[in-house]
Amino acid sequence: MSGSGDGTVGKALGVLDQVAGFGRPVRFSELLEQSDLPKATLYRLLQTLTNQGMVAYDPERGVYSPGMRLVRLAHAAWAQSSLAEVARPYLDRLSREAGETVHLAQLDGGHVLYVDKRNAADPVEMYSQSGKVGPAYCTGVGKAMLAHLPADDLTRVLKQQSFHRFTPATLPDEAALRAELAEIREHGYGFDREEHEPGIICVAVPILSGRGRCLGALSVTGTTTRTNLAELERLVPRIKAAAQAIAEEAQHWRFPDRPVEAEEER
Amino acid sequence: MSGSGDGTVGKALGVLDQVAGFGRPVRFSELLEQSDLPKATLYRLLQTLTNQGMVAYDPERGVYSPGMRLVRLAHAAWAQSSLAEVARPYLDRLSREAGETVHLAQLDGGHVLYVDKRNAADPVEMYSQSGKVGPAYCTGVGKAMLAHLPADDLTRVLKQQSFHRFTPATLPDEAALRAELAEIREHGYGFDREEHEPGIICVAVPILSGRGRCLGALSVTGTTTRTNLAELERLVPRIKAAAQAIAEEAQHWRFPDRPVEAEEER
DNA sequence: TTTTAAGTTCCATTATTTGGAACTCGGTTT
DNA sequence: AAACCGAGTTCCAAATAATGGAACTTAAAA
Repeated sequence: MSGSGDGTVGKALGVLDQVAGFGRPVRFSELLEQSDLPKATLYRLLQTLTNQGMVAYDPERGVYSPGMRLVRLAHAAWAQSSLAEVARPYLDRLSREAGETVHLAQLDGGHVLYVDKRNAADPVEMYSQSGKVGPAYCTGVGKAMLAHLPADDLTRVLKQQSFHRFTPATLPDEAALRAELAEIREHGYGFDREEHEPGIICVAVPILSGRGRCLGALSVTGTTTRTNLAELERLVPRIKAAAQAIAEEAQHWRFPDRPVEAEEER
Repeated sequence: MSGSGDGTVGKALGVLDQVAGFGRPVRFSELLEQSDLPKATLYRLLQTLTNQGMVAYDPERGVYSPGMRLVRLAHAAWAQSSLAEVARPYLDRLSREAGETVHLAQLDGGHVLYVDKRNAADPVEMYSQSGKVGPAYCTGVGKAMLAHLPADDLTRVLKQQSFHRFTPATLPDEAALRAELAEIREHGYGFDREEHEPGIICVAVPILSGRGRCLGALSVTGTTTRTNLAELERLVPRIKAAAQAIAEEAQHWRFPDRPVEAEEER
């Protein structure tokens, strides 16, 4: 499990993940039976998290849920650490040009985290759309990012992949994935050939910093009924251009120098 | 400071706040001089947070920023713990009926956290944005929520208010605020009379659970050029109805029973 | 080359976390 | 009524992890 091994803080964050993972308010006892922490320990961790605002406790029902402090913190994360802010105009343009759904993703642990999205039609809801996670080993953006990870990071991350076979096309194991990654590295882009969802294909390009570090990935997604791989491939130069522009700008978007906070408040 | 006193976890989360608070990628030394933690301690906490994905470290520039794991967690928080999911249709309707900006907020620590928002047809630039925090003592939603807090919680929260005077109308101190809160409690709704931003007024209503616990608040906001308090007040019955409906539904929206996770992944 | 600042590691001391067990509190059964 | 039960909460001595002063390593500046 991810959150074990960094002492108390790691354990606490593990509990936080657990609470968030339930997808609904959860009882102490439910957490307890799913956890290997002893009762008292789990209890105290939850107390700490609660009065830190990282989880919310509903005394009327006796249930825990992820706390609002997370939303505040994530706002900061989204606004600055993610590429979202920088990438926004490029996503807009790319989705207009391509007429298809565009994703911006980054790695979070071993998983793909969708940071922003342009739906062909409807507009974005910040925390309902972005913030979602998906598997890395069977999505276009996931593979594009894995392909450009340093060898030792990659090995670590591959350990976390489940290789669940969503579709017949899903890559079945680490060996197959490594082969595909080599190919992606060579071409500078990769496909999702209905590996995650039947009928859904995409082409993805990594966003690489000047020194070759992988910052994220861009993809254009379509359905097999409406398009095909060859057609998506034709978009690669545009996507690459966008990726490079984003990387470039992210590089220069250092320190806006004034800490922004126009308004006093705390 | 908020995050001191819950042992190591509290300290770690304090550091996290600090990193997020900078609003830009930040150097170790910057954090160090602003913190009262010793160098080694701060260093280790950052390491822990980093390999937990709560902060991201950019080795190329040697800076820390809030991590993507927060976005993932916040997604969960927003989707379940907040009232946002339940309230969405009511916000939609309210904003359509009122033709003005509508806010949904909850308390986060001593501050107002804007959880969702509907812009007026003709949006006015203002401070709020979902995910953002604002002061509690001088906003409509803030005061509505404070008014319905248990006495001891209120006392604790009032300690955290800065009473910075944003405008001439800002309530200057705890006494004035307490008086106003009593009034809000009596009427069941309250105003923001340009107390936070000049020209911006609003009427706000608390969202109260069956047992009277305050879950959040709703507000309708306008500008002095376009509307006035009396006109906003006329909306109170509708807002109250929405608030009550939301509270009701939040109550019944227990356990969707199937943990949702349609897709295997972890 | 020397100096200085930033970041990183070490390790004995110290303080915190740990977790088994005992306790409390509603509610249910005998 | 008394006994029982399960969920949640508290206790405290033992075990463990956090602490922080100081020394070390780079990398850049003088």
